[in-house]
Amino acid sequence: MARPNDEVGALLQEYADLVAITGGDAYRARVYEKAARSVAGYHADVSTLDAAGLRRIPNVGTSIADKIVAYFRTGHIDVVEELRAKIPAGVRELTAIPTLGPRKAMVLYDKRGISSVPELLAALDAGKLTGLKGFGPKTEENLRHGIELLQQIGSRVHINVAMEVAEGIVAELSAVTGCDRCTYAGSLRRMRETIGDIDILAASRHPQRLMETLTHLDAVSEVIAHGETKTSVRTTHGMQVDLRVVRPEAWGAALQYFTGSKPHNVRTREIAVRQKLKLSEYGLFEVGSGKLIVSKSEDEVYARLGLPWIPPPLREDRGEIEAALAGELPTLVTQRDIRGDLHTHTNLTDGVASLGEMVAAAAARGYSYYAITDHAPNLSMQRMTDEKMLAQRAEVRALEGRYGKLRLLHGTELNIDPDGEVDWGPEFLAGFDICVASVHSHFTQSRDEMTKRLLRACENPYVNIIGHPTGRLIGQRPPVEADLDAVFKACARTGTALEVNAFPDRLDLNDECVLRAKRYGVKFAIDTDAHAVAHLDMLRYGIGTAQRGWLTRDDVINTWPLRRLKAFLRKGRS
DNA sequence: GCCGTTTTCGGCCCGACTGTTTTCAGTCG
Repeated sequence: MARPNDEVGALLQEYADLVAITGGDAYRARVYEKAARSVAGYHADVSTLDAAGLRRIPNVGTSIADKIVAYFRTGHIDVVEELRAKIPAGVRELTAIPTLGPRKAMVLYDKRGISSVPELLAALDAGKLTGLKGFGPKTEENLRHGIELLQQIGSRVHINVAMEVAEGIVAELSAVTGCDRCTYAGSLRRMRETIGDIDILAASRHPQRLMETLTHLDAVSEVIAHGETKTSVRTTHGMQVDLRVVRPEAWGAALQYFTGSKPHNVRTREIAVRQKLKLSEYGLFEVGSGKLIVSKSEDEVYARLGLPWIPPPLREDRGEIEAALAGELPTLVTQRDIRGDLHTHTNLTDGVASLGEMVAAAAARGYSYYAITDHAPNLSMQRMTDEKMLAQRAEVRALEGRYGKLRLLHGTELNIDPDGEVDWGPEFLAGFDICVASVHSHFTQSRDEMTKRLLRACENPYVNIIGHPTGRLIGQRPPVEADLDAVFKACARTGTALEVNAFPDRLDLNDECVLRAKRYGVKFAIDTDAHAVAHLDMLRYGIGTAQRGWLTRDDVINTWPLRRLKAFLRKGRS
């Protein structure tokens, strides 16, 4: 079952879509959309709030608050049911097709009775769309193509996949003569966990050269749009890449605009409007005279709006504008703050590099400390034994001091069994410097069982970090069902850190849970869970997720000096 | 339907590109 906030958020979003499809007031649709996001991102459980409490959520007024109250009382919202009865679910699904929005979806349903993707495909094949207003030959072709893409690709890719493509393109474009600056923007710059398309921004007085270079790259399979300042292509991986070229003096305004998010930009533009200014990708202008005020750097643009520069991972309209206005933006944790990795493997279990190779790589990264945490015996396929573990500890101790200031911690990644027990008893556990504990099986326990299981692990005085706490694999396995708020509370109380696992297909906890857990006073460990030397570089994605969760250096135990870290790892034991 | 440095009504972000139009609507970001 989804968290009540997500449930209500999804319902409000559905209502917004249905209002848009039925040609309802566009502003009303927009308000429901905003409310959907506010509710989903709100820290408190909305099912526990009364109407007055609900109205304190931004963009929720009397009408929406009453609807939410009714939803929890009756299990449904009347107006949503009414529109659902009028518009089949398939019509809303049609709008997932690129170039097909709510208006056209409604025309298809109204005039041709089409209410699903297969029906649309059949209608196209049968030529049933000819003569329909707004549906010329080119539109038909676009629809076919859109359906194909939708079926082929699904939608988004893991952030590391997009990052590699983007960094490659940025490097190619940066080398073009006349290219002043070039960088990626959009959701990639905001470090979202998955990426739909890649936004590249460049500054140049010769945009055509850059456009031409992009369209002729080997990795480009199709040119979607090709204009004066904007070109969109699709790569051979199926990713869409949008390139915008602006004049160098507009760099700051353009970067701010193309970084988004859209809701964040709506907020900054509203602030501009209130000051009789107009903000666009070309700059910040005076409304009356049209005079350009600033545009060179993001810093300038935010400053003129009365705001400090806001780090991209915060730009989601999740309270960053309010925090910025109040001078309360967090100083986000950065990769430079990280003093060591606390969850890594070697070829003693399922890693591919030796202890010596991993430790040398850690030293090369300039870490102050580094934990080796191979799997414990209950993950039986890894064939761990007490003897092997103790032998590894001796090897670790022997390496100590070999790499200058690098201190080594000998640890393990325990399995949290279905009852919440772990591999060893207190005597053996006491010999480790650090213990990560993770769920590796029985992912589909009931919510109650899973909650108890995780709580019991937190209560174990030797468990320091809950590894990849929800067990999700992005696009493959859903997060476990558990009362996460109860887990967060227990972590804060017992001095158990939650992991922000940096592996791009995990990113677990995710940004929203990190933000929620932080409110309980939980501490975090940003770890790579590296199984190979190259995996140590995945840290950047964990950092991005932590930043999106508003974490500061103080929230993250592996930014702390070793002394402070060791005190935390004792977990109140004498 | 929400909200208030425009405060209980009247606003609500802005621009590029496409396709089907013959002056603009729809979609997207």
